[in-house]
Amino acid sequence: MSIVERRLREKEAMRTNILTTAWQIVKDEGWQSLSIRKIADAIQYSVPVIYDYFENKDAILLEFGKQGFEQLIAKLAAAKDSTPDPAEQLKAIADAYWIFAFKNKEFYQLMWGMGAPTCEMDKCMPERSIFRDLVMAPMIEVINKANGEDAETNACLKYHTFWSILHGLVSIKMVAPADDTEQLNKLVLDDAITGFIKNLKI
Amino acid sequence: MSIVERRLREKEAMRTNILTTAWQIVKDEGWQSLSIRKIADAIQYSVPVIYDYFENKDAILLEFGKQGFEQLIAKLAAAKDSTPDPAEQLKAIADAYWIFAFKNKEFYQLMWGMGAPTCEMDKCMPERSIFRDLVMAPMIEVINKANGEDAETNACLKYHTFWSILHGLVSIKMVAPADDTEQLNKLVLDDAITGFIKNLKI
DNA sequence: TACTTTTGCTAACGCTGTTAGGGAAGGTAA
DNA sequence: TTACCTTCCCTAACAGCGTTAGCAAAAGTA
Repeated sequence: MSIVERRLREKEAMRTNILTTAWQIVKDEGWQSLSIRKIADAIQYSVPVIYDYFENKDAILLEFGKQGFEQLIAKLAAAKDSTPDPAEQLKAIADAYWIFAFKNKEFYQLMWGMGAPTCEMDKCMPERSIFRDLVMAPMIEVINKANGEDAETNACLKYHTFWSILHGLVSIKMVAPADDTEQLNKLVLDDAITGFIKNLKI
Repeated sequence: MSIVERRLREKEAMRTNILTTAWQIVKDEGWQSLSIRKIADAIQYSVPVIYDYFENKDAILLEFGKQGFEQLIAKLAAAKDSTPDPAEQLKAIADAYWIFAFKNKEFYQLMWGMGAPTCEMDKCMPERSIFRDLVMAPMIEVINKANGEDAETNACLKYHTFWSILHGLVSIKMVAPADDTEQLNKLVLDDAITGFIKNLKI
């Protein structure tokens, strides 16, 4: 049955060909100008061929979204594992998030609906609990170390604040990037997060 | 010359007719499905007529953007004026921002590029200094009251944090609205902002 | 009444996502 | 080798989008 194997291999190759070609277009020209026809043109096939491998354009975007979330979560998890101290873990996660966002602008914009593409990213978002587990545990620990009581309710509030500081800072820098130096922006993140962590301990 | 007056009046009437019709479409179906043809259809004129009143579709979006920013700034300024205490001013501004965002989802999404529309909102954003002045002054006061020194550099950092908390919380709730009650979300904002203000005073 | 401006239309161009239908090629069985 | 069937991949179209050229009718002016 080596002939069906070859076929499967070719199908898989075409799929990744479509994806890498699409990715190249996005990196060169942005999400806005990614079109089925452009992909077809670049891979030197006619348009309907794309639809043999993806149900529609959204399916392609969702595929990228999935990849983006996977990579982000991997980075965050690695950052968390880089230190045993819970406060340092939170700082490390924040830094990793920041770095990911600007090293992978295209991913970030797609994942949070900031670029052009109109597509319900919910469909490729990982379980909310994954993000929760990453941040919630060290946060509870920090709070508990400070006042020795059960801190879950408080941590639930702080959890949202943590992500909003991160996402908010990134968003603002992405929308209006020009006015400050790279240096200053990193300072803002550091200040905000260390301020946040300090506040947890009170 | 009452005849040219009537003409000016009619031109103005048509312009607002286009805008209110477009706004209705947006409220009913979202930014995604606002199209020149749909507007033309609704006002019962042919498509090119729209272009006698607006240079292109972006010009219509920019008009809405301008309106949105004006309304937002008015709300924030009113909130600031509602109390003389600088710490309370910050809290009031944050609350007003929050309320505006969810009472005017369409505006907010357009202004910060969260909906579909692809259009450079920079072109209708007010001077950055307007936002700065609203928040920076009370912030410096709060910091100064606490430690009596010059606080401008510090306030510059905190300024970004303030907006990122706000924008971040709003964004996250808009992307993933369903999982918590209205009540809890307001709690998160309160906690984050009071935590932030408390941190200023240290 | 004759001329000019304004108004608003039809029809098109080039782009988008998506799909129907057919021809050619590849693989299978007699 | 011939007959058949599946798979592949194309052309051509549909319906929608923003935008514009060009023309006919209406409105205003002399």
